[in-house]
Amino acid sequence: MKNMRDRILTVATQLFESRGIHASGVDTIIAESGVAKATLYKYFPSKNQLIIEYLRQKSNRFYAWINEKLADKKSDSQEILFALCDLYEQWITTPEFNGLPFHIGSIEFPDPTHPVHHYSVELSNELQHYLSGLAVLAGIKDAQTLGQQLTIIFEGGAMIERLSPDCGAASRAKNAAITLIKASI
Amino acid sequence: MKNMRDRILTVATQLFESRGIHASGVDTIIAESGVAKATLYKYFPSKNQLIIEYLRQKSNRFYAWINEKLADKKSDSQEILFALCDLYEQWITTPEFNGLPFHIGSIEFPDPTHPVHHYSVELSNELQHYLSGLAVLAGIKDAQTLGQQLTIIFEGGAMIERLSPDCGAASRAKNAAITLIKASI
DNA sequence: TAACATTCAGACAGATCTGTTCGTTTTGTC
DNA sequence: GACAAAACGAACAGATCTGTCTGAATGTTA
Repeated sequence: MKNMRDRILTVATQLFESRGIHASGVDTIIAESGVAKATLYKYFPSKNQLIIEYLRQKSNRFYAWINEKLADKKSDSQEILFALCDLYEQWITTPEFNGLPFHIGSIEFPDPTHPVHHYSVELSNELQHYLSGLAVLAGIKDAQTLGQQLTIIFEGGAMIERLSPDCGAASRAKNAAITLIKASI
Repeated sequence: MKNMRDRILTVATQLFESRGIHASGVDTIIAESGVAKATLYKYFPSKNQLIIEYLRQKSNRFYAWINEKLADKKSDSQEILFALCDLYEQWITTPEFNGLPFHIGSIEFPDPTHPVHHYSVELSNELQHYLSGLAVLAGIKDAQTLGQQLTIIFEGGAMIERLSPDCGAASRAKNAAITLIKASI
């Protein structure tokens, strides 16, 4: 069969998010994906690299999805921020949503010098820069502040929506974000 | 020596927060606290119970601290919410702050039926009820909504402040909370 | 069919994990 | 000083962890 790498990464993603990273052993990953251990270590030189690829793929897919959805709104002013809030709510209420991957990475590997932790922090900063960039596009005066505040709300909302699904966190986070955007115009 | 239980719990707390829960083995905990393994298992029948005690103690200390600080403001109206925001900022910028324990518990044990995950969710709900209760005291109309929104901001801010210390998340989270409180009066 | 690369199953190393058990030694109290 | 409770060190069980290696089976291409 082909696409061994993709198959391994897909299975690893499911296991990492349903059982946790430390709790998902390499033996379990190869058993679930029907792949020999040597094959896994051919495509991913270590489990750390596999984890980092998991984080990277999830991040890439998020930005691909949201950039596509926002493509036609790039020129409008504040419109883009309100569209963002709607997309955010969609994103975290999707049944496939299992929390923010870089939250898992940073908490399961708390040592700041660990490559998984380091990359997780990078991804959180990237989200913040992305949101700040949208705030700049929208003509917000203090775009850095609003960008970070949106990050705080989005990450917090994602956390709580995962802890207690369908408790209203997604919609209330969206509304909080809208309130903040309006207040900073 | 005395207070074996406290000593074990203190060491476990430090290890859980600096290395993670799964990465902190029982052998490491007893070695760092200078205690025999049988002694640990006398006071904590399992590692799960030790983890739950860690979560409980951290939570108790937080509410003890914040209730004491808010004691004299319990009768005022919105004043109590603004005082809360200040205390929140203090709490997460303290050098001893290492993220919210129930975030660690819920992410390292993603299975909802696992006792550690279950108790972590309980603690997050407890925070939400506590904040909603303060909103009720402050005479907020939709206190449930504001309570959950403050929870979202506080948890998100705590997460980001831990990921990137001194990046301004604490103060911006506080300001976002203040904006939301004023908007819901 | 011949040649080549890939993947396979499984053993192996060496370390670690939670939890139990067992004599021995320390500690606190009268 | 005697006695009981507590804590000690250390071994043990049985499972799991990451990563390496080997020879056999499979797949692809000419």
